[in-house]
Amino acid sequence: MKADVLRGHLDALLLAVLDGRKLHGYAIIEALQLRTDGVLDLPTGTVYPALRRLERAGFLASEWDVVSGRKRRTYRLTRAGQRELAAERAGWREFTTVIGGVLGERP
Amino acid sequence: MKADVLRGHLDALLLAVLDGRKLHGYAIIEALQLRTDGVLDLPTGTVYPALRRLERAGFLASEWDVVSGRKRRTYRLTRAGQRELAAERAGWREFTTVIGGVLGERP
DNA sequence: GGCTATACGTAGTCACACGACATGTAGCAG
DNA sequence: CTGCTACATGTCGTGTGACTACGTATAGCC
Repeated sequence: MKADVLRGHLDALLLAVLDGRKLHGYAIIEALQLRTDGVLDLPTGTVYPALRRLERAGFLASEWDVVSGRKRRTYRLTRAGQRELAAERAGWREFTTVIGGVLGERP
Repeated sequence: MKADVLRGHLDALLLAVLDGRKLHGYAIIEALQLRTDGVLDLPTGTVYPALRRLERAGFLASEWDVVSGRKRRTYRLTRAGQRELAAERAGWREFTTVIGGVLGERP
């Protein structure tokens, strides 16, 4: 996939993958790979800063787990995050409608 | 529409709006407004540099017209531009499938 | 002891859309 | 004949944000 086409859509992806479940950063990357048949392979340098940003914004909450000696920071959606996800989904629909409309039609 | 979500999709829009017709910069902006019911209102500082970039890349060709005393630079797709447009359309389909798949499903 | 997978994180870079600005003509209202 | 608006093209600087390349550390296997 072309570089930085998902500029502006990363937040939506992260919120969506956390919808209804708690995951830590590494698992989020794996979950996105699974859901997209390996097409989306986000680097840690993309995901971790984004998660912290979303937490600062109040859309995510995190807590430390220690599982089999490994510490991992588990994220979950806050209520504001749920609302934000709904807004992101709506924004995505509008975005695809608009761009798809231009790309699909012939003059 | 949220800021710079169309990062990486601008080229596709410009090529698509020029598919099958010749237009000058200002008319391109108006055509995109029309097609999107005013949602897409690209500033000149976005469109003009992009057109020149696409021309440098060989996807567009331009020539000067003078219509009722006004000079305007008219752009048209080259053959390479046609191929690039097809590739952009394919890329768009993949992109929407991947992102839409993540956003649409529930775990 | 070395290797791989798991796991988190930071710092710097770079592409690119955008805002602000500069320039000039046509045509109309007053 | 003076503003003002619409038309039309362009440049420059800025900011954002995903990415590359690092650095760190543990578990488990060979």
